[in-house]
Amino acid sequence: MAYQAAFLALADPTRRRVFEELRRGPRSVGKIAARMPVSRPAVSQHLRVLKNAGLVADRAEGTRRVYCIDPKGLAAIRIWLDQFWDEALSAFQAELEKKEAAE
Amino acid sequence: MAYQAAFLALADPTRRRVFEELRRGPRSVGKIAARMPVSRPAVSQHLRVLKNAGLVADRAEGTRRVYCIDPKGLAAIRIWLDQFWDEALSAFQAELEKKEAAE
DNA sequence: GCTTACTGTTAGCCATGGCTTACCAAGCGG
DNA sequence: CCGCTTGGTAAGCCATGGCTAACAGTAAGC
Repeated sequence: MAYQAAFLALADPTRRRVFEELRRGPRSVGKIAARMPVSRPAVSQHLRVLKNAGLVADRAEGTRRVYCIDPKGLAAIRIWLDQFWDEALSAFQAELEKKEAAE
Repeated sequence: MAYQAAFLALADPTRRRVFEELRRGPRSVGKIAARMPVSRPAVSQHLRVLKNAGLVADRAEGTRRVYCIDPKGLAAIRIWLDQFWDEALSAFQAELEKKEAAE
């Protein structure tokens, strides 16, 4: 059920960009916001959504908070995806043949 | 770049339910809408978004249109996901140790 | 202690988008 | 032909959510 929040979180382009920024390594909120076209509070809100979705984790470091990618959320999407992958591939081939046979 | 549309399409619960309905096999629009709490035009709009995202494909069958899952969109997400998977796993372990060391 | 740096939170504005209702187009059967 | 079925489309309504600006809180340095 967790993929619900993960998909919702990654749907927004800005929020996904925040997430992808963390791919280059753990960063503080300010560092991330400096590379983004939106304000720092906006980044903070995005990080909260990402955290609730299990996509990022945070760690206090003095007055700064360092965020990093949490595999938990990614795993949820991956599991959901695998449910479709194999059977979708084979079923799609069958459909292609039906479609071409109808032309 | 295609995962953009795929994530956006799968973020909506109703639309994802439409998509998951197709997991049980190809169906017509009416068949899908009958199992959903929303109207048929709504389902039609959802299918259009899913189609633009490369998540479903359609085939004309008389006056009916039969939709099925298209692996193309799923593949886009999978590729994006794999970019993060391995490195996120190892990087997260390192972060966990840092976090525990700080406590 | 006081200032400074860094971050989370709130209120409010505004654009996006999902839903319904109504309408229109296209095959099929009598 | 004509009515019935099936499905895509347009207009409009309304809720959701992303953004900014202003505020509050906490830790570090002097």
